Amino acid sequence: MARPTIEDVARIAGVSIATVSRCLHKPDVVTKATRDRVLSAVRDTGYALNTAAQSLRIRRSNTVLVVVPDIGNTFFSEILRGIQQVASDAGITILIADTGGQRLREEGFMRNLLNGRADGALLLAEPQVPWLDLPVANSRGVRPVVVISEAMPGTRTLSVEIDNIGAAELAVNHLLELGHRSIAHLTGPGTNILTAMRREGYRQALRKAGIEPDPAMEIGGDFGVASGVAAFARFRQLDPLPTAIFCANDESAMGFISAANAAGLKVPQDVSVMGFDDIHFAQVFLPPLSTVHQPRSDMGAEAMRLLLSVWAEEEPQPVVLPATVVLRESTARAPFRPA
Amino acid sequence: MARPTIEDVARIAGVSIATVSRCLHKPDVVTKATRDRVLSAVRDTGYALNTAAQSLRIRRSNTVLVVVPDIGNTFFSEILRGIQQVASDAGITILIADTGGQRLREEGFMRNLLNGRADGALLLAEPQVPWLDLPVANSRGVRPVVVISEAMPGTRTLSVEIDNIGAAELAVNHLLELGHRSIAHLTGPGTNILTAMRREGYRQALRKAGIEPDPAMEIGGDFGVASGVAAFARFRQLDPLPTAIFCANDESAMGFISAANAAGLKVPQDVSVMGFDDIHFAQVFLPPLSTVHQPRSDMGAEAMRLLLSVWAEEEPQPVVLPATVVLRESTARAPFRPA
DNA sequence: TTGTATGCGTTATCAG
DNA sequence: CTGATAACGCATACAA
Repeated sequence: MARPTIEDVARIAGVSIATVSRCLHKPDVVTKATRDRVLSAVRDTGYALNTAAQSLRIRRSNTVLVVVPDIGNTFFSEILRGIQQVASDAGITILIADTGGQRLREEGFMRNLLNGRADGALLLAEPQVPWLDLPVANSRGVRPVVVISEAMPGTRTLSVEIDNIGAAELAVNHLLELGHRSIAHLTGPGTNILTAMRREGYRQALRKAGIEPDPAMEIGGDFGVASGVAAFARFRQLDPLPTAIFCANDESAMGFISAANAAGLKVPQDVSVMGFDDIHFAQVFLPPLSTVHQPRSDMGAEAMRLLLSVWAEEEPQPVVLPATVVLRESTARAPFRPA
Repeated sequence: MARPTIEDVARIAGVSIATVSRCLHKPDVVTKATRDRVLSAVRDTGYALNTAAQSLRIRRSNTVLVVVPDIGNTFFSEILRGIQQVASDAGITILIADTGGQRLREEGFMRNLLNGRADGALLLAEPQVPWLDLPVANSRGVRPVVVISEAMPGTRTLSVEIDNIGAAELAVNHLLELGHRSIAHLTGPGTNILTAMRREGYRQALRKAGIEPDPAMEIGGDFGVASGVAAFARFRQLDPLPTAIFCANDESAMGFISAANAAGLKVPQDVSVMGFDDIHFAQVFLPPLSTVHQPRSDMGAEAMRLLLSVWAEEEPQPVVLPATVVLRESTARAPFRPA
C-alpha cells in the first residue's frame, strides 16, 4: 500500500484536505474538536507530509546547501555542528555536499540552488566557481550564499570569518614573547586567501618586533600533513636553524613535528611549533599543540543565522569573530644561543 | 524574474513542453533538429529542472539519506567518500544527517524517508530507533536501509561490515607474536555491538594462545580520547603491569598513549599499544599507531551499491569486507620480564 | 470555522 | 516524431 496522503487523512477525519493542511500549519485557526480528530487520523495513518509536493507548492525547500571541500577534514565538522544546531532549530534541513576540492563537483552542486533543492548555500571554502554571480543580494526570491572562513576581501559576499591577519600576529607574538627571534613560517597552498593573510600576519608581527621578514624562512606548504613532513626537510637546511616555526594550520604542524621527531629534533626543546585552527586532535597530539583557536561552531551558527536573516528579508552584514591563542606544550622559551 | 520553467523553454524553442521533457530524458526519441533547438533554448534560459516537481511526479527523490552519529569523527568521513563516489556516478544526491548520537535526532531524520525526501538510507551506526520496522525488504516502492559497520547480528538487515571478531583476533595475535603474554584490552562503550565483538576477538585470541582472559584486564572505555586517558589510570594499577594493550579504537588508543607519556611510560618500549580503525591521524601520531585497517571507502561504496541494487529490484546480500593489521611503531617486542 | 477549487512544474499516456 | 492533457500532493485565495 502506498504512502498515505493528505487526502487519506481528510477522509478518515471526515474533513476537507484544506482543514488537514491548516491543522498542520496553523493549528490555532481550527476548532479544537476537529483538530483532535485530524491529528488522531494523522497518527492512525502514519501520515507524513510529502516534501516534494510542499516544495513545489510553496516554492521553497527549507533546505540549505552546505558545500565542504573535504568532509574528512576535521576542521570542517565542528562548523557543521554549529550550522546543524541553528538550522534544525529553525526547521531547516541541511544538504551537505563534499567537493573533494574539485571544481567540477562544486559546479555540479551549485545546481542544487538552481533546481530548487536548496534555498541558499553555505560555502566552507573559497569558491572555485562563480557562485557569486548568482544574485547574492537579498532581493525577494533570491538564493543567498554565505562564505565561511575564506571570503575574498573586496567582494560584497556575505561572510563569516575570523581576523586571520590579527590571529596570525597573535600567534607569532606568543613566539616572540618566548624569546624567539628566528621564526620560520610554514605557509598554506599558494593560491589560498588564508595563506596570504596568515603570512601577512606573520610578517607584520615580525616587523613590529623590529625583525625584517626573510623570504627564506617562509616554507611553502599546502595545509596537508605530508607538506608538514616535507617542510621539515627544508627547515633543517636553514642556517642558522630557526628556534621556532609558525605553521599555517594544525595538520601541517603535526606533520612537521612528526618529521622533526623522526630526525631527533625535540619539540619544544629544540624547536617551538605553533599551529593554527585548534582542531580536535591538537590537544591529544604529542606534544599537545599550541595553536590558534577558531570558534568553529560559532562560525557555523553565525553563518546559518545570516542565511535565515536574509530569508527574512533583513539585510545582515558580514561578521568577524574573535580568535584566541591557546598555549599548550609545543612551544617553549627559546634556548639560549650565542648570537 | 522568476526561474525559467520547462514552459519557458518550450515557448522559446517553439515546441511543446512534452518535447522539452523528452529532449532531456530520452534525447534519442526526438529529431536532431528539434533537439538542438530545445537544448539551445535550455542554455539561453539557463533552465534547471525543478526537482520538487520532478520528485512529486515520478515519486522518487533520487536521494539517499546518510545518517552519521558524529560527522566530526574522522572515522566516518572516509566512508562518506566511498558513498559519495558511487552515488554521484549514479546521479544520486546525498543527504547527510548528523545525529550527534541523540535518539531524538535520529528519529527526526527517519522522517526523511517517510516524507519522500530520500529513497533509502545508509546508517553509519547501530540504529537507535526502529528503522528496521520499516519495510526493509525489496518489495517495490519500499525505502531500503543499509547498515554500515554496526549491523546487529541476527537481524535480517542489509549491511556492510568487516569481521570484527576476526580482525580483533588478528590484532591480538600480532601482540602475541611479539612475545606479549600479559595483554590488556580497552573496550568500547558497553552497549555497542562493536565493543562486544572486538572483546570477543580479544578473548578468543588469548584462549587460542593458551591464556585465560582475565576480566580485570578489560578496561571499560567509550571510543573517546578522554576514555583512553582515563583508562590509563586504571591500567597502571594493574599488577603486574601488562606489557601491551589492545584498544577497541584508535582515538581511545591515542588518549591512552598520551596519558602514558605524561606519566613517563614510553610507548612502545614500556608498553605496546594497538588501535583499531586506522583513522587518518593514526599515521601522524607519535608514535605512529599500529592498528587494524578498515577499508572504509570500500565499505561506503559497497553499501551504496547495495542500495542501488535494491532499487533495481535485485536481491543483494549483506557483505563482509576484509580488514588488515597495519604495523607501525606503537608496538614492539615484549620486554623481558622475569616470570 | 470550514470547504471548494486552482495551480505549483514535471512526466507519462494517448492521440495525432 | 510531436502535442494536448491528466495526474502527482499540497497550500491558499476565496466562498460559504
